[in-house]
Amino acid sequence: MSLRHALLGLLADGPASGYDLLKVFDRSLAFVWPATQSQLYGELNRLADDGLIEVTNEGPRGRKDYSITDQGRAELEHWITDVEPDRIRRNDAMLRVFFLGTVGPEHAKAYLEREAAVHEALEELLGTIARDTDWDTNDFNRYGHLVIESGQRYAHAQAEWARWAAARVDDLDKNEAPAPTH
Amino acid sequence: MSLRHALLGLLADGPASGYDLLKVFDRSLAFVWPATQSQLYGELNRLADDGLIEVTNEGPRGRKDYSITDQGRAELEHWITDVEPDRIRRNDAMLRVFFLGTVGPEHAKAYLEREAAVHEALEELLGTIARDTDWDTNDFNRYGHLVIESGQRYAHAQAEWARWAAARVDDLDKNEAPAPTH
DNA sequence: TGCCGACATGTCATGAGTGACATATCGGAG
DNA sequence: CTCCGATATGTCACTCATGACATGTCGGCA
Repeated sequence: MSLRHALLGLLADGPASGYDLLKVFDRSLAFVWPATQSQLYGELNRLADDGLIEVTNEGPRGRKDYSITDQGRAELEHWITDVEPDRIRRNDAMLRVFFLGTVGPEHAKAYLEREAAVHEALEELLGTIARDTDWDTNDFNRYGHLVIESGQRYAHAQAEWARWAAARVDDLDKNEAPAPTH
Repeated sequence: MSLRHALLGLLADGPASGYDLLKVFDRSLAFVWPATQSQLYGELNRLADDGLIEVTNEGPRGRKDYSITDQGRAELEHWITDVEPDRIRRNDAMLRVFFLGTVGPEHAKAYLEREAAVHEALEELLGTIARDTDWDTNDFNRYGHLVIESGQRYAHAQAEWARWAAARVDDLDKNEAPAPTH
């Protein structure tokens, strides 16, 4: 049910159409909660049916501007303060790490070094975004800046871990077949 | 399609029944790729239909021991080395951060401090697991140890970030209504 | 004035994930 | 010998997510 609240959160800043929301979404929330266009439009209709948002203006090309209702604002605040966040973190890349023993130490090292590179690139990308954006325009941006900072720290930690883990593979390998020294 | 490969990965270590796999799953892979019992049993049947695993023994209570086939092993290795991992990270807790402006600085700080506490507890839990487990029994455990280490670093980084972010809320608040000094 | 890119909303089929429910048997403690 | 907890597998209804496809309009530039 998070997409629902993501849309409420965006509309809390002011009225917008599905098309507007989709664009904002892809540049911000999609990093932590991706959604497709079809999902977004469907959810907007459901939110309107439930009275959490309403159409306050209609423009050309069937454009509908949605505004959050009092009920919607109440639901948003309830969700933020009272609902315990879902802690589930699916991580396709980390799942593979469990099975690196099946592909041999060379492939294992290569895999981990690639992970390091990917996260170093991500850290860099987020750093660029952090520098090139004016964050002090509204609350959404001010708090969005905190999210970007979290992403940078995450990327940095993952990259460091992957470098460390790649180095550990050699140790694991040696212990498996103990050195004949002595 | 990751559950599929998660099961292949577990079976690469040796034959097991769905029931066995479910228990191992909940204590290890579920941290990065949760799955329900119904999903797991369904996927095992599909894997057998596709020839990636096969029933090699039947025991009491309808127990079926599955073994990975050569085809299954090939598919597992292909997935690890050739398939680019999905980088999608849904994060319910971080999504809320974008909208903390709507609940006011007091609630925002409380939210971030709670996040810090949750991640400190997680770091501690993972530390306990790391210490109390004998990791050097097989490849699955040896690499699983690396995953745990990653989790600890993640939890630590998140906790530090949340403490820092909670402190930043005061700054955001002050900038919004600039101090009347001078 | 004719065309094209951006605007704008929607449907549909498919698959993945969730949680409750159904069902049956084995083995050991009392 | 009886009961119960653990073993063991499965179905079902429902929701969420994905990606492709469908459809139409507005506005400005050439």
